[in-house]
Amino acid sequence: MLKTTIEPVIDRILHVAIEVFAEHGFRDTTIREICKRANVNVASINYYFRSKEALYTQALSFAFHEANQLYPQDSILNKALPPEQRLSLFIDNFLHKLLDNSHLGLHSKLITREITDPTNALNGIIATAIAPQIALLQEIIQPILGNISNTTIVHRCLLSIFGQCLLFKHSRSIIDHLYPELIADDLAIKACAEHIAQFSLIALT
Amino acid sequence: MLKTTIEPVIDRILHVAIEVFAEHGFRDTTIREICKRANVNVASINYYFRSKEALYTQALSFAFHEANQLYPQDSILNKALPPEQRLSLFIDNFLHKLLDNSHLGLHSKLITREITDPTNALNGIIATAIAPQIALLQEIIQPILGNISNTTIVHRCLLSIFGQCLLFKHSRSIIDHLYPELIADDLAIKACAEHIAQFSLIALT
DNA sequence: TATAATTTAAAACAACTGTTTAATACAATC
DNA sequence: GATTGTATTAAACAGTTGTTTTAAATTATA
Repeated sequence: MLKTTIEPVIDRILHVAIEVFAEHGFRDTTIREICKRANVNVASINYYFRSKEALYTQALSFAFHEANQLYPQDSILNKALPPEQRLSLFIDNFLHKLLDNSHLGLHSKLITREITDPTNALNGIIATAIAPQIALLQEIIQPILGNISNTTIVHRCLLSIFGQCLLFKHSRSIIDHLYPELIADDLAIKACAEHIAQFSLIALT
Repeated sequence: MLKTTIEPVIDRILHVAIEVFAEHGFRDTTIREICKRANVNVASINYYFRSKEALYTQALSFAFHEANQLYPQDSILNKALPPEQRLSLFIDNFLHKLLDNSHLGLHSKLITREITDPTNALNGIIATAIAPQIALLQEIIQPILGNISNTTIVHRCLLSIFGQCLLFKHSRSIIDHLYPELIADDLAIKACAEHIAQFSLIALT
């Protein structure tokens, strides 16, 4: 039979799975839809992956692996830079990751779904993907806050920044509806990141 | 047959529907689950409401009606108050609405689901429930911003505030996991609202 | 090439979905 | 009390779901 690509079957299934799971969520995704798009038989899912749930978990880690490669955070990790600049870089990187329109955008959509409507995979996601990002931002804003000891305040400030960024993902349907021009292109997104950085920086100091 | 309440059947179905739709979302909710909890026959849904979708739409507006009664915004609407105070009141009211643990909490869960995973009902929701709230907040922060003419900046500031609030709802799974004490009780929520108000107020002026 | 292991395929399975039917029970009206 | 309209029920319907089976095709190994 004619295959559209020479990509190995397992990889093809994983890529398609990310796509479909991101579009419809775990529960509303049918393995038949995945198989149709991947051009494989329904039985392949249970043959190569144990079950639909196992495929989902593997698709998640696969997506993470891809995202980390395509959106490196090298400059952000550079402790020699002033924290204000690192904050700007972090927000810009984070926002672009969230609003990516390419295949990578599916990755963040996948996580967002997992956050708002958790499955058994959530704990793993928090440990491997979310907690490290929070820790990184905390490391950045700590010196800006003047190394205060009250961790609760630090946490609230962390969430203030993450909240401003994540809104664009979680409430995208509303923004697309009411203010579509705000995230129309790369430049607009960059301006939003700039705004969040300034907004937060003023409040933090 | 013994009925647990004297509540009319239609109201009973609507209340249960809000509950179940909030828990599982529209697509993952089965009418059999609703009927079991409401103690009615499966056919009742299609008898009283035209379809599952019609029930969902009606459940949404029913929930809104309830929420508006239980969380009045009278003081916030008072234009005689200084905008800074109105901002604090708005955020406190909004956050408590979002994090309500009682039956009302289901109402916001229902909207949150609709936002992150829209159905055909979304446009109606935006028009009747979301847009008015955004307009109200805009009216409040406009004088704080000094009546600037650049609407894009105003919009970004609006989203900065909404983002900080909505994170507690959208990413509750993570907060419950990492910082459960932040929203442990009413007092903690009030402190969070206070933080968001202060954080935003500093940045706006 | 013969044999074994792996991969693909179509079909069936059993459970569940929203919806409809057709019969019964109930209530109100005359 | 008979008749009408409403309410409730159990059962069936047609479609979809994740998963399994059984057999055929392909590939690797000897």
